Amino acid sequence: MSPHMERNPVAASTLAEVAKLAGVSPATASRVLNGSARTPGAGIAERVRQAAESLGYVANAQAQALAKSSTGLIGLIVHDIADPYFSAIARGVQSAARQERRMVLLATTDGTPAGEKEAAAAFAARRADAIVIAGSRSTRAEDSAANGELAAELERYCRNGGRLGVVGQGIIGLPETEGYRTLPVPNEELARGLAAELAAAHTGPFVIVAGPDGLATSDERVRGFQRGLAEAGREPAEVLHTAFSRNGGFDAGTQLAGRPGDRGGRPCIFAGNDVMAIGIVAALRERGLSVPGEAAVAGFDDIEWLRDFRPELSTVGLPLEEIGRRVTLGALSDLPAEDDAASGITGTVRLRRSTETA
Amino acid sequence: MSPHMERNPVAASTLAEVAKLAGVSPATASRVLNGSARTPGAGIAERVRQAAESLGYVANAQAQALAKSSTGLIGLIVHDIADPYFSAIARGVQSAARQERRMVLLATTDGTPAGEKEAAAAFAARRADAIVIAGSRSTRAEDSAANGELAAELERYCRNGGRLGVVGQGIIGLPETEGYRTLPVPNEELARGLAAELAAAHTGPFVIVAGPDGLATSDERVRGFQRGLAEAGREPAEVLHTAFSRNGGFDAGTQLAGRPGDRGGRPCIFAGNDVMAIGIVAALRERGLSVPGEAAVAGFDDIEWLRDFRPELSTVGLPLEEIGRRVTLGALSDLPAEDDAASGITGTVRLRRSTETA
DNA sequence: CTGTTAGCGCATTCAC
DNA sequence: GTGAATGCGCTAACAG
Repeated sequence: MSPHMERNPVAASTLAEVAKLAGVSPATASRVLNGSARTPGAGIAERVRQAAESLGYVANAQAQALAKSSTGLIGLIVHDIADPYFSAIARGVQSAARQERRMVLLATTDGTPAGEKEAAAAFAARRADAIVIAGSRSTRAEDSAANGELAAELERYCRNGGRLGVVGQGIIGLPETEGYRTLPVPNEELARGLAAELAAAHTGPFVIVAGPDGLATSDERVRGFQRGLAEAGREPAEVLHTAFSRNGGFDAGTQLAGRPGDRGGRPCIFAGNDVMAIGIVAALRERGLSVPGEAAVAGFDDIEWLRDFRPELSTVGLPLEEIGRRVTLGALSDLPAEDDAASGITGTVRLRRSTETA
Repeated sequence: MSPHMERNPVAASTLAEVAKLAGVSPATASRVLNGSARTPGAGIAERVRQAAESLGYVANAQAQALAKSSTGLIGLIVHDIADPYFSAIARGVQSAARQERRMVLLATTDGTPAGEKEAAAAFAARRADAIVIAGSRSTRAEDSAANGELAAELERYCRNGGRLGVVGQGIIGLPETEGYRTLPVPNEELARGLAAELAAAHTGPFVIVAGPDGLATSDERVRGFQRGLAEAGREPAEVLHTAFSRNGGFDAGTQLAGRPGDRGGRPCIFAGNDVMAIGIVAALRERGLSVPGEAAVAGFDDIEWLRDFRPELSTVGLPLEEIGRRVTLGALSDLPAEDDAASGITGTVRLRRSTETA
């Protein structure tokens, strides 16, 4: 320690100091202040408590963690905390963590497996009780090396007793491991259901504005939508790949607006998520095209903040906050994943104004 | 420790194990794996690194923190992480933390000082290097006790060498303390500027839809707006207090829509923040009133996700992400707050469609 | 340049 | 019921 100790001028008081002031042993002080065993002699207990109070004693969680080998930390990995999809999930995670008397450590990754691996390593180093991964997996070839490292990191983490909860798809290359569980999100099924309903009402061509090829969540939704179309006897939709964000949607919307009009009637556009759908609508509107008048647009997620957007967005509702809660509680649970399997996440197709035909 | 140790079946390998495998002392192993001094003998270093690799060694950050008395943790306190205002700030905090090679611990409080006190205590226990408080203060009488406790908690934290950064108003009852700095947000000035511009263009009566009385941020904006009105020679606006949220705005909007119309022309409504403004517009729209046709509405914050909302919202732009970055970096900084003072946060009045007069 | 020693603050065996 | 050791995993002084 430096002779100056500028960053820690007056170290917080310790259990030992409290004990001394109270005239008891550190062990006793520990028992009355934190111990689970019944509080020692009533008089003693009070003395200790008063000593702690007067010294402004704050237990050092780091030291406790070291001694107990349990940190009370939950690591959350998201692509971008400012994205409403992730912040909604984060709220659920936070809520579950609070309920289980733990704190959440936050890491953002820009969506790359390399970033996720880094975050996972940091959480492992901090000995988080559990790690929750909310972001979509990437199956891109260029990410396969990083995916491997991520899987290795997480496998080691689990082998050392760590708990892991993942939203949606499992970690690529990570085998079934003790303490590892996935919370399935029926993206494909729901997209299929959406396609079915849309196909029944729309005659025009379908277009899918998807995220980057290899982004698992996006791919699942695309696949499901195409399947729904096929089952309705429709041709496969054209797929445009762009960023899985509002701006990605905007770019795609601009591109679509610039096309020679009306080859086959009013198009029905399915966006990989709500914020992309918003971007599409904004782009079309800017080019003078109305929704749903000249194009129908549907999204996915049913982001709460978009409720007041007009036209109201047809989408698939996902209980994001609950997803966050469930994946966290599941990871922390000692039960053999029966809970998750029994009652998976369910979503709801919600047709609204943006895809109306009249 | 229980005889089973279910939660930690195979404790992660330790530095000592790595050292033994490499045939060196723990100190040497520490130096090559983490130490800042130049790496020891090239051959030795490689041996250690290989040993670490083969054992899957992951340094225990808790133990490091204990030994170094620095945790690399930054505690962030917000009202609600799913609120776009806070999630935008959180992104900035996260970005700054990453830059400074630290992790962020997240706590949400529902906006009560009691909750903030609890979160602050948890952060203090974890020996976070810095605490960042993003939520608005409450000056309500009923919160004064909790405010006092919060101030006491934070003062002790700072006295023990902790750093504290607060967005907007200072902590009530917390005296100037080493390591404590506030990032001023000119809510009042900006609201005044907004009022000035609005007063120049609107003849109708002004109404302010504010958050709960005693919510500092809301109060500042109301005060500034009223001042701007007064300076323009206008009568004070009527003030409605409601929840500082979309639903609060919706309720107020419903109430306003139900009034006997046109006493003094088209009203101009100033909402305490953007999400309230959205709620107001939604309520008015539901009642068949158009914006800006039958009422002008302005917000505050310029939330990014509302960009595509129509009518485009007049508001005051605040660089939320930068606010998060700045308050974090400031708290971590050793400089005497010159940085903050020199270049405070600046906002921008942005008049858009929702308050157009024609 | 490397090994040895001594804590960091706490929980927890064991004796008393 | 209480106190005295011991160790959690690591870093930082000190010596060699």
